[in-house]
Amino acid sequence: MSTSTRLSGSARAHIANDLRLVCMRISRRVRFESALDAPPHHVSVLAHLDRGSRSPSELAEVEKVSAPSMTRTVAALVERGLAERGEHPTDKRQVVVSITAAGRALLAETRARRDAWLSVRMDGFTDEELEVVRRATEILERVVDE
Amino acid sequence: MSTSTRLSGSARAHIANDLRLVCMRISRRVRFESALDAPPHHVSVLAHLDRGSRSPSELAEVEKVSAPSMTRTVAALVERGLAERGEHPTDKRQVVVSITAAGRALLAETRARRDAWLSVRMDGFTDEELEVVRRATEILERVVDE
DNA sequence: TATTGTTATACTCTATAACTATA
DNA sequence: TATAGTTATAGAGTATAACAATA
Repeated sequence: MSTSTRLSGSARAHIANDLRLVCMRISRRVRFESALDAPPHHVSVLAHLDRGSRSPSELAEVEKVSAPSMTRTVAALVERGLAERGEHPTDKRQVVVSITAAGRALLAETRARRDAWLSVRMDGFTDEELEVVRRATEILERVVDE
Repeated sequence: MSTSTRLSGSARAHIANDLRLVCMRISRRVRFESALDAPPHHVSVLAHLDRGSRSPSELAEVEKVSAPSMTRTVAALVERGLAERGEHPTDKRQVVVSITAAGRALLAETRARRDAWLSVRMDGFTDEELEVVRRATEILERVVDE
């Protein structure tokens, strides 16, 4: 990687293809191995709420589901005590959804289980391999954050 | 990365966590952005059939769904002309499910769309970034192939 | 009697459309 | 009139249990 010429389009496409496949395979395996009593989309919403309170609309937008679906999901989370609903300070139409301590606990447990599978497999990595993976992760985070 | 001491367990766990998250997010985005008129599990079954004919039981086993669910999925694929049902040569209880030309075409189209999304986003990568991602992909392939 | 596959039934998640309340 | 959220209703996917046909 010391030249200034860019890799060809087909070489880049090939790397993209391999990357996509390996990401999908890892994702599938992780979901498989770590099934908990909370469905995936509940955990996903809790993860968003863990970074700060959100309105149902915002959650629906970021999760790419309809508003009624998010209403249902939020209701289920509140029912289980994993989240709570509050009033918006100025706009009475809006609802502010926040994560509870129980929600954070479930999130931690879920993450621990999901991490377990991958961590065990990454335990044999050398520091160099870990560094490559860490840097790749940073790069890919930029891609999905776009 | 020039010392000989291994990174701490928590540092490794943190990298594993970030990696898992970004893989799941990429996987999700790819599926979302490349949504075709065939649901994900249909495409997945077609991908298996593309490697050879299978019985409904075998498909249910490999897809980790119940037999009735696979009956339904196969029925939908046959209905759309993407797969066809045949007789087993010796065992009349069994059904042999095969992919059709239309099924292969849909599979090719789906794969092309999935690649397209990620390829476009990786188009702005420098060669160095691409190399990091390529090496990380190799490492991760070893992980899922275990 | 065991196995392969289907049908019956119910539950969950999702979406669109219609409705309520606030702005 | 527009926006935030809910409720009503319907569609798709899944599972367990019961059944039919074949081995």
